[in-house]
Amino acid sequence: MKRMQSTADARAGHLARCSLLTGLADEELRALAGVARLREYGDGESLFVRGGEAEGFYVVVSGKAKVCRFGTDGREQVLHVFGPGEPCGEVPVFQGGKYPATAMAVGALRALYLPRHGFLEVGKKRPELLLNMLAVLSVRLRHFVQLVDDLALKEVSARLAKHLLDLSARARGARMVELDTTKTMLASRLGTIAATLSRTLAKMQRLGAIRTKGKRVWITDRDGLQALAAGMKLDGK
Amino acid sequence: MKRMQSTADARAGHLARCSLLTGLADEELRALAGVARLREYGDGESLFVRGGEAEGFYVVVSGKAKVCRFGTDGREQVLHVFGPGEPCGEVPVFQGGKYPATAMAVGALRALYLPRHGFLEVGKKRPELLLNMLAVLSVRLRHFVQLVDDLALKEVSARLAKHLLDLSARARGARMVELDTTKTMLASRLGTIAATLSRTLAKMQRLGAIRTKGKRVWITDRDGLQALAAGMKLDGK
DNA sequence: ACGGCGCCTTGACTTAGGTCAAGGCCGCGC
DNA sequence: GCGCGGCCTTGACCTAAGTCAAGGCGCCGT
Repeated sequence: MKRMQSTADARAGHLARCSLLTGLADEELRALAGVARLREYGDGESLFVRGGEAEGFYVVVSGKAKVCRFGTDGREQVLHVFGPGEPCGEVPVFQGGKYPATAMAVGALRALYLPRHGFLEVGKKRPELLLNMLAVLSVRLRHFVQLVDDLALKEVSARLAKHLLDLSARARGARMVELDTTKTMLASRLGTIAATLSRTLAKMQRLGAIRTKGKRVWITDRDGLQALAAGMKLDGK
Repeated sequence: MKRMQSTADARAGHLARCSLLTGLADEELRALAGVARLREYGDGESLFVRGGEAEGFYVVVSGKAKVCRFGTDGREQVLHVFGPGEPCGEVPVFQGGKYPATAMAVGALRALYLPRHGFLEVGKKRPELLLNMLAVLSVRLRHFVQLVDDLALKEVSARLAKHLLDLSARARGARMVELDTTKTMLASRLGTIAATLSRTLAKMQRLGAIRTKGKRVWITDRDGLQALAAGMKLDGK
């Protein structure tokens, strides 16, 4: 990790682009920017590790960060992937204690580090900031409810189908989507491993629901995918 | 569900016992109590259902509430069990929209319903309240990280062992613990089903780690349980 | 005391999905 | 161009855990 030179103005600019901080006056933004620190990470470097003492949280400026846990056998479960503008590692800010999971850079990453104290100071003066943060945590909770639901009650094919539809929706319904990460990592996001993911993609292709070429996936039967996402088995119920 | 007669004073009393609201002045407590409504539920009745529009959240007064999701096949995954003093269903308050899961009474239950608007009013005046809520959500998030970790990376025996140790720890390290729910429900809390839970308990007993009789479990080999919780297999690695 | 109903236990069977290992593909540096 | 390393794919195999179904055990009410 590299501590970067950066002006307070540049930092305030980054913060202004972050939905967490909408509604703040320039003055407060400047105050936060004053205590924030810009940091740079290379691929695979960790921002923080599970169990580490937390004195603040991060806001991604550019690149991507994944947050994950590891099993005793080394298997990995990705909990989140955060992009620019998203905060990360905020849990211990409000509850004290340690980071519950590990965060790592996926490719090159720049992030602002916000010390807890500075944030809470501003928060006490401006409840809007706290409400924004509550909204962020609420989204996070929804996300986890979904994840738990998927892991406990759905099979891999359903999770994958949903993920593909999701990617497509985010690309305004495009018929072709591009996997945004390596397949190995996508697998651990979906709570499985690369081999299984590969087989599932192959089966979907045999079924005629998709066509794949490298990281590209063409959705050839949207309804079929939707049925899979809803729980239909790959061999037709 | 029954709408109960209750005095504002009684409601304020219930609220005062709730850690979410510590640090509030009498005046604000009274304000919240003024808009709160006491409700009663019988076993299995739902406080809210997944997808329902949310206009507020609940605080358990007495009894227990479980929050869960259901798979297409009817299988159930319990996300939380809340007891007296704990808030429940707060996610949509800060982010709008619908309840992400369903909440049901486990046995007889009394709960206070707090309309979102009243809560936010007080929150804007008293940021402490929002900070308390942030702490609550943070605990919730930690809990989910743990749950996801367990479901994705641990086996049933590890989850069960951990749960037993947890019960024991909560009873100040007691050697004998009493399962606080039906085994069927414990199973779905642990992300499995009654049959598997039963078999796993039997195996642990054969191993000599525990002894069971009905809802009671004696921990006869704490280290063994700890090893299981840490990932050791039931047949000794 | 007895019948009935929930819940729990157990057995036999099935299956999703993980493990291991052997290639194949592709991009990159030399 | 060639070789090397990462990733992906595929096959053969194994195992944890779910399904289905048949009792057993308690507990509760009449």
